[in-house]
Amino acid sequence: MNYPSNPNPNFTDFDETFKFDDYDYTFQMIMDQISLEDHSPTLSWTSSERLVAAEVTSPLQTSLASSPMSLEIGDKDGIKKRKRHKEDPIIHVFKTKSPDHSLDDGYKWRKYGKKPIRGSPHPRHYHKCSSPNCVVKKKIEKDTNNPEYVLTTYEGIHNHASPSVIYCDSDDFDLSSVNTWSFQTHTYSLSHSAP
DNA sequence: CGTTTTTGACCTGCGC
DNA sequence: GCGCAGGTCAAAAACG
Repeated sequence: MNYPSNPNPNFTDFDETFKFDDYDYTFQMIMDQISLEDHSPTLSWTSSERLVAAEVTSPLQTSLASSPMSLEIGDKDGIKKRKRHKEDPIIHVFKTKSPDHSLDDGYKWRKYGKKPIRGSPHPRHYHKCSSPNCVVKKKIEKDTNNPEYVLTTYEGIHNHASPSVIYCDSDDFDLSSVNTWSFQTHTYSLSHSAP
């Protein structure tokens, strides 16, 4: 997989499929969706789940993320689309090349479990946000196809600011408005491909 | 000594 | 109903 060295990479840099949680993530498909539909970053994949696409850059060579505006349900030939429901968990996936195998996201996490995953030599680690009344969870596991990379799955939205956030250009994660946010030494950016 | 991690047990959903 | 896999709980241990 070729990761963009450009500090503000574009989706066009991706043409890659990888497997995670039994879902195929196809970045070329993201491209298709974005160019065909009013710039809203949507991602479809080959199972009855949903996810989104966005992108991340950081000094740690973080290179991928996701976040939903609308959902693609079903297989490639029978895709149904619906708006994201309020109660749907928001899921972000980051693929990170990091020396300590964790994505430093500025939040404080408490580990609550570890499980071996079928078909993967690497266990999955479960974490909850340490902030009181915040129910955000994250899962961390190594990419089976590329063990030097780590896949971090976030579920939910924090009900509080990151202890380390120093800048964010919007209060929510509406991808039509959020483009970058920063904390500590990291800058994260979501980029949309041009129509 | 308070907080976090570890780890086996338990729970739940799904396919057969 | 049963077994499996993934997710969570919670007591004990480790850590700072």
